[in-house]
Amino acid sequence: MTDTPTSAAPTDIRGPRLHGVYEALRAAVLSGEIRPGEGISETRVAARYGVSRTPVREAFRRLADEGFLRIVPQVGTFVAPIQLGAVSDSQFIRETLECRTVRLAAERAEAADVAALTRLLDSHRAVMAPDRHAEFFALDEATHAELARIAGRPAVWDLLVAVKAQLDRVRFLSLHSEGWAAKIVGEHQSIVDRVAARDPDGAEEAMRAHLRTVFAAVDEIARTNSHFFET
Amino acid sequence: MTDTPTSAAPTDIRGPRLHGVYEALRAAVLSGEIRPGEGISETRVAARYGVSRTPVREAFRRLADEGFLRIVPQVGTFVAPIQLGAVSDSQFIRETLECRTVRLAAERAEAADVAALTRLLDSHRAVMAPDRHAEFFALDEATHAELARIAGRPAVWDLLVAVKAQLDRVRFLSLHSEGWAAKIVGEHQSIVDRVAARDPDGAEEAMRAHLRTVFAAVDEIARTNSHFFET
DNA sequence: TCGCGTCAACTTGCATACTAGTATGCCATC
DNA sequence: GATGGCATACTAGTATGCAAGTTGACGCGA
Repeated sequence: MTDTPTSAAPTDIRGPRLHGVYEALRAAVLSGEIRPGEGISETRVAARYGVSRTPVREAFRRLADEGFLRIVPQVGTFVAPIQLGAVSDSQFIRETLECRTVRLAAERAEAADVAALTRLLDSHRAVMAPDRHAEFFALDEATHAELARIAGRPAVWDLLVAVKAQLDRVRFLSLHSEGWAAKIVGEHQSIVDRVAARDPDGAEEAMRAHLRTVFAAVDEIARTNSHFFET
Repeated sequence: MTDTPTSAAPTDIRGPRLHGVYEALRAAVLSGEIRPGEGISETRVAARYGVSRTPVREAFRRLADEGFLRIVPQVGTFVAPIQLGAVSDSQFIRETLECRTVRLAAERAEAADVAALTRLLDSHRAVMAPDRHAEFFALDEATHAELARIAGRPAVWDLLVAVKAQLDRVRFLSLHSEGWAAKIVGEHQSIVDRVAARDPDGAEEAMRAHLRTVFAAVDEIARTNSHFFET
């Protein structure tokens, strides 16, 4: 009680109830199952998941901090509208940080790192079918995470995961067209090629082009779903 | 912008009990009043502030999410050690984002913006006395926030406020030497000069030099207080 | 003296009861 | 019929009691 907290236990091994409710709600908001503006209530959610209000409250608070919910005291809790300003800021922050980390990755990559990236690309190509969308998404993320790891800055990707949240809400509004997967994988290939060639300038440029592709898609989806948004 | 220099939470108009406990604990941890490794308990804190465990719990959870506390179920809650890795990552993220925003600021600054920066510098010079440390600190933050605003990316500073948290804990471990304030203001002056001259390259270089000064001080404090840290 | 088992005193996680404030719909009144 | 006021049914904020788990000290036995 008085001295060091024994060991470096991860911060987040709380009870399974809280975790379950949090994950379920986060997925529901992210996937659009619960739509922006819709009201939810601690009592109803607690009843639905068969738990008490306490873990639900903590999940609500956390989701509110992440920008997914908006808690209005004595009134209710609502799914936050997607804020276009936040989307733009997310894009700016992501581009700034990932262009820098991919430069570092290109400078520091060793043979094993390039091999790992190549493996990820192969796996990515294997799940390009439309019915494996979730796997494709996960491998997309994994590739970016691996680049951050190679750069020696894995925490940067951890931060980006949080920052990207509003971006991902937009993504889920619409699945992408037929050639989308191939385009993404092709751009990833370009990035990996430049990293493998120890070419920081080229790697940064490839990353920037890749992100601009992603951002353009986000903007297009935003335009066609403006009712979910808030300036 | 006249709001508290900390806490970038968007919509957070919760009850005063939670807010009060949260602010008090955050200040206590940041200032080192409660030291890393020290154990606190919901019950004791609740009794001390005359509230029930519920608002204390929520404050604890929030502080744990920010990296200030470490909650170990069924064991206790402890002030998290300052993680050197997190400090390094904070520095990397801060340098990357602020160098980019200051470039933008230099490209976009108008006369009124330069005037605002100059006013901040004047105020800053007025509080260089050692007994006005808190005001000096606040104006330091305000200057960086203003640069982000001029760049059109105020949200970037909001993010940095959260990211910087671990850095600020280090800062509070030790007040700085006599010439410190003058050095900081001088470096701010250089940045503002380059922004006023619409010189993005010069502004970025001045910002980089400034941050390196700050980071070197952090590293030095870290070395002389290693018992509070964790690799 | 050292080792081990037991237990008491703590901790947080969860459930539930109560408080206070707000939105809403019904009803009486004009 | 339109309108204003009030009762009611919600909401989140808070307090508190109970459960499950860990820690560490104490005492017993070898």
